[in-house]
Amino acid sequence: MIQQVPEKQVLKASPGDAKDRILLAAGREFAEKGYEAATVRDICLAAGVNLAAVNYYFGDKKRLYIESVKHAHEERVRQVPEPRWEPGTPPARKLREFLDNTLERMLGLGQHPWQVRLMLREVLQPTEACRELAEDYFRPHFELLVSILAELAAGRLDEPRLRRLAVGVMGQCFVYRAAGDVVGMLVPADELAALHTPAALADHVTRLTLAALGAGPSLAGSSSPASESSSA
Amino acid sequence: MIQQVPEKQVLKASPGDAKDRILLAAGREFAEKGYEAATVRDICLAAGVNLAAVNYYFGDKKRLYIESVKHAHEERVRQVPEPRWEPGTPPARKLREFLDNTLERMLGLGQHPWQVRLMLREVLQPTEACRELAEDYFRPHFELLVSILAELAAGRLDEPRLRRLAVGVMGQCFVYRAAGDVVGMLVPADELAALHTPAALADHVTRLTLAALGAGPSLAGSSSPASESSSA
DNA sequence: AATCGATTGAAACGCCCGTTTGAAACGGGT
DNA sequence: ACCCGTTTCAAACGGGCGTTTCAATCGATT
Repeated sequence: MIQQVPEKQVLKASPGDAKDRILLAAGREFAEKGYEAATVRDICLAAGVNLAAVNYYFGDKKRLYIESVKHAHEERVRQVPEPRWEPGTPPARKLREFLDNTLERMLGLGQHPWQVRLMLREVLQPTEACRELAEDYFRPHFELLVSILAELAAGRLDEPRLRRLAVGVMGQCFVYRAAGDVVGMLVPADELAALHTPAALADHVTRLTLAALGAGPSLAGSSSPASESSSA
Repeated sequence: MIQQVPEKQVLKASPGDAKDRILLAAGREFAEKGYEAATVRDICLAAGVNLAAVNYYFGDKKRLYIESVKHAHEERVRQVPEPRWEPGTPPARKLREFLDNTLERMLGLGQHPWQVRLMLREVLQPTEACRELAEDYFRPHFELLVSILAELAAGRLDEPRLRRLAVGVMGQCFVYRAAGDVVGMLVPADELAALHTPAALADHVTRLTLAALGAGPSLAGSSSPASESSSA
């Protein structure tokens, strides 16, 4: 019953065949409608395969869901790799580029939005084995942010407080992905387009964080800056 | 078929009767499992009423869902009223108390957590008429925060930038409610209990915001404070 | 051409869902 | 005692779901 892969026949099928088409269609359906509301029939219809194919390749709906989440995650990592810096890069610049990268992942328009939406569902209520996956995905990203903040704080903040700060920084990005619809109701449309783009937000959160750490000028810049000295 | 309420019989039933028990049970089930996964049968079982009662009182499942969301919203407003201040209260104190109030609403343990979870589902993907409800609920809260920040910025930040700052502040609170499970994986348990409580978070976000606006000392406090003066 | 495993296809099986039904039980008004 | 609108009840209906079945088809190997 379960698919067995003899070594000889690997090169038979073209790369984008049935199994991949199912994973793609399933990711879209699950992301859009959620696990319960998405139906195996619709997925197979969208993938152009027979109804029995999902059972043949994945066993059942639950395993298809898990595989589609993993698939989306892997694709996204490949699309937007984590930034790397050579030693000696100023931490303020690292922070800026980290936030650019993060917000581009979360809000980037050029990419498939359903992948992020699918992962968002897992963040909101983790399910089973996807829990470990979500951790493998977010943990390195989070630790990287903590290390950047540690550089900026230069020993004046302990690890627990650095982590709390990091959660807040991620929260300021996360809210646009998770509660974007509500934000769109509270903020005029023209403001959204001008000040709440990935690039503008990365700049804003960077300056806010630097200011809060005493490593940059105050946000309220024009008339009365609180500190003239900059430690960066 | 639809229930008609003759004026004479209002005082017949005790206040916590069938209809209210259904709303309570439905709120819990919908919050926990989501609209699709929750079943009318389970709701009626939990409410201790017959299966047909939900059709009798609400018509169908969808209308029951909408009513239960409204019910949860109204209860929550009654439980945690918005803070009021007399004229002349320092804005820094207003911000602190606003965040205390907000975080208590979102994370407060003494209260029914399922109500917030139910509203969270609406924030993540608004449905139908509940959209207007979510707006009526969040808009005043958000505008209040903006006005406090405007006081703190003292004219040095324009309205669009104040709104962007306000979204970030709400995001720092929101992330704990929406992605609490993931935060719990990234932060050690003892730290969570010590530094990520509603009170500790309100203090942290307040100081961060004041520091970013140049209206308070830097977060990295001990060795080299960026500014000694405090405007509060 | 025959064979055999891998894959696809159409149809059906149970199951549980939301909803409906029609009668029974209740309870005050006359 | 009777009536009548309101509420409860057990039982069932139709439908869509995930899943299974088994025969048909394909393609490489012998």
